[in-house]
Amino acid sequence: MKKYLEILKKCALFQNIEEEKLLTMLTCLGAQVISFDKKYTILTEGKPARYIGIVLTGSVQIIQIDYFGNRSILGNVLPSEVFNEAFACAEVESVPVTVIANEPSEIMLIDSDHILHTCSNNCGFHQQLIFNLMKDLAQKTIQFHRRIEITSKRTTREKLMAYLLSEAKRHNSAYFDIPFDRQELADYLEVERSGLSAEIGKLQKEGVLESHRKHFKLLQS
Amino acid sequence: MKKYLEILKKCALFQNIEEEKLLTMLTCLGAQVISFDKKYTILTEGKPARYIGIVLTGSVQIIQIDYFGNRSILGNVLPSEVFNEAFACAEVESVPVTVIANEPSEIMLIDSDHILHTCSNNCGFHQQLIFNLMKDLAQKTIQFHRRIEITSKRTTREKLMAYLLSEAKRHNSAYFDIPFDRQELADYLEVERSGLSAEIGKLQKEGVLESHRKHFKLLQS
DNA sequence: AAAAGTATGTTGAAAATTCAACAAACGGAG
DNA sequence: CTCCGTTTGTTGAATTTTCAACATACTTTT
Repeated sequence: MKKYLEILKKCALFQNIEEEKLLTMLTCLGAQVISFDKKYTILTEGKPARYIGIVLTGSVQIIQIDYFGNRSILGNVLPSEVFNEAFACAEVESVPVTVIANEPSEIMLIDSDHILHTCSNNCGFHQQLIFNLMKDLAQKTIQFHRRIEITSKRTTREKLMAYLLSEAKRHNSAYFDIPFDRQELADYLEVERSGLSAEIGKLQKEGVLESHRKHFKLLQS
Repeated sequence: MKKYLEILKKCALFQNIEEEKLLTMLTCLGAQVISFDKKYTILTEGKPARYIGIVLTGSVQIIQIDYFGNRSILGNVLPSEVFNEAFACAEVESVPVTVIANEPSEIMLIDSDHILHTCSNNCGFHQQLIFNLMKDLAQKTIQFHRRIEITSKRTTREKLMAYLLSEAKRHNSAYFDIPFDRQELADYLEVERSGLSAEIGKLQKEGVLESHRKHFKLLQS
């Protein structure tokens, strides 16, 4: 567990918890670490939502596949970030999403029971953990608002530009890589891949941006 | 305050808090009740996110208006339900949404500072309040997932049917009222009003549903 | 009860997206 | 380096949405 300490210290769930206590706490919580190969499924839609996940290395993708097989990508989770916490905390019967490893990844899983129901009065850090979980969930809600701001646009071009501008702002640079290939970006923006490619082509011709695969550069005009 | 007790007991924030303590607690939290006329603005986009709101009577709508003036409706909040908790808990500089009264409404506002920073160790109910807030935020995240499941559909018809089916499921009846007029439903589903009206007309002709204004009935086929 | 204002339905033309199919570019394995 | 599978770009036709404009239905006000 020790080797993940640096990552875990950055995790929103463990803010304001002393480093020495962290390892004890993880044992108390029954945290386990599992490795997944690229494209392997970490959590399957329809299964009980028992575990809170933390990405230690690699990255994972949250996807939703509807009745007709259409994929929506809800997000990308990077090291030290948390996933499935909402479903685990709400104690829903089954998760409505699938989580897959984007690349070879190490994932920490914590049984939400141990956070929500056990010894919540005994251990002082449990209170801090709950507080952190609340903060994290508030942050997640805000992320969803951002995504809705993007996907509520009506045209492919507007969605793409809203996404790229928000990424540029987030990276604090007009020059950044996105975590999606074209098909994935289309499934994130809720548009057609071919139409998306065409739109990126047009914007390049118009001198609005430069792009090569996952790399983008916004040009001021 | 007493006259709102029945509503407040149903509020997710106050679960597992004894009725007698609730009134004391509200005083301690500095809760205030304000009345708003129909269409009045309760919270304005861009302002600091200081207050957590609870609808006591009436109902409010959460809306987002983009640069070009396009409105998205993010949701409808009914008595005993909470709003703005995510922005208040995340302590963002400014809220990205506007909240307006749908009808004459009484709203309880609680300064989030009093929940997040004051006396969080002294008073035992504070811990319960934080726990409830966490549960509520988890629930909110799930609500967003549902909305994305609906708006990620590509055609007006699919969005409409996904919405109506989820409403029927929620009401446990094929027979229900929606909280939106046509324009509002269009802004919730992220489609054109005229196209939405046309689609509702078609579905009626096909015998899939019956509708008059806010009333809908799904017919099995 | 009439008038005024708002909401809903309807239409056709313009614009945009979707779909299917293929070619070109890329990246990894051997 | 070459081969092979995958990703990306491109195209044109079919479908769907958007937009503007107007008629009708419904509500509220006077």
